[in-house]
Amino acid sequence: MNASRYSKLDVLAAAVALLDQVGLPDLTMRKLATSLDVQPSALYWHYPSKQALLAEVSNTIVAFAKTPGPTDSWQRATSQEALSLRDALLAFRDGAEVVSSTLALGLGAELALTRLEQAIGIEDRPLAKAAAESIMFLVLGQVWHDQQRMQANSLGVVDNLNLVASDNLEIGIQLILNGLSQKVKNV
Amino acid sequence: MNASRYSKLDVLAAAVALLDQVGLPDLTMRKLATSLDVQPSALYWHYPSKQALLAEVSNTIVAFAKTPGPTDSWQRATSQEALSLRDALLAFRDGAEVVSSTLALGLGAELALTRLEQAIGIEDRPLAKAAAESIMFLVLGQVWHDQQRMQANSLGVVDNLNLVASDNLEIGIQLILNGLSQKVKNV
DNA sequence: TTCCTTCCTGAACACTGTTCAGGTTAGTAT
DNA sequence: ATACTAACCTGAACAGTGTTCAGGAAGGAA
Repeated sequence: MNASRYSKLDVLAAAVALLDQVGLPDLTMRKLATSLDVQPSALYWHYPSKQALLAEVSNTIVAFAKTPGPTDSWQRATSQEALSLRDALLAFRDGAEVVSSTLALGLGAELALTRLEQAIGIEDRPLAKAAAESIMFLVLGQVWHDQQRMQANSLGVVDNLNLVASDNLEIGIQLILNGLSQKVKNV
Repeated sequence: MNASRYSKLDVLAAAVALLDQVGLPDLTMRKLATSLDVQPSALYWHYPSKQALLAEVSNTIVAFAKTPGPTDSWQRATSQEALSLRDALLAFRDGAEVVSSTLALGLGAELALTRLEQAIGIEDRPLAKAAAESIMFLVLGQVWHDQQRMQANSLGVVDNLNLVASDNLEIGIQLILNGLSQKVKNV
């Protein structure tokens, strides 16, 4: 489809596009190469490994989260930050799994953590960090669960009910924020 | 090492043992077959796929969590249930990742969820379910993170500090429980 | 002895990520 | 215009993966 040569960013963009088309399990180096009309080995000039590429895909997804506007309380700010992260994950096929795995490897996605941590306006910073981590895991787990369920449904594996499970995320966030507020008062 | 034939449970036990020796990325059907002195195809008489096998490994891990004794409050009971799940995950190499992936696929590990849900002694059952799910994701995420960091460290990838990050789990659990208690009072 | 269930062999299929020696293209400096 | 150099790619291979399938051997029951 293209006769010119590619840059690192071109490969990244192609990877993101292919992810949306085929999903993470079918995002192979060979298919990515084919989509660029290039030999698989060519990709290894741009990235040292598939994991390194996925780490940048993960960063792309996280960076997609829009920064919320000003709010009247840090609780609302944190909540909106978390929901904005959720929207970013949902905007990409298998987004939660991509970000989860690279976060587990310690390769990226720290942007999301720091944004959550900074939104939490309490003086006990270690506590804020622990809470940010908790919210992060909560969002990732819930969206991962949802996205996997979406794929299972689209493949014909039937799922009778509980379609509104996504509300559970907002409940969980609220619980943590309530717990935080209470802890701050009691000190 | 053995001249006799194997049952489904033998294969499962061998898989759990091999997981502890080599970790999840190196837990291949061929290595598992070799550890039983058997051809890889023999495994497919016992299990239809590797994922089906891993689902039972996941169930084994979750079932390893010891049930806590009686406590004076449902908050303590829930907290101990969560920490007992954490201990079970930590008792197996890559335990959190195994359970996470099979839970995402909806194949198993529901035992852990129901135990958490039942420990939460409030009348609003949907809220209890949402809280149980949140705690589940929290435990899985935190332990996954820890175990990946352990492996990275053992492989020589240096990690300067933050070794006491595991306390963050207990903090997160406390936040959710506090949030729950507060919500129940306000209704 | 016949029969049937249980468990396994051996070989293959269609993939996967990754490496490497060598080639082509483009831009820059002389 | 020529020489050089960096950027980018080819083609082929390596070692490994999950999975399938026709057929064979072991053990108990009729």
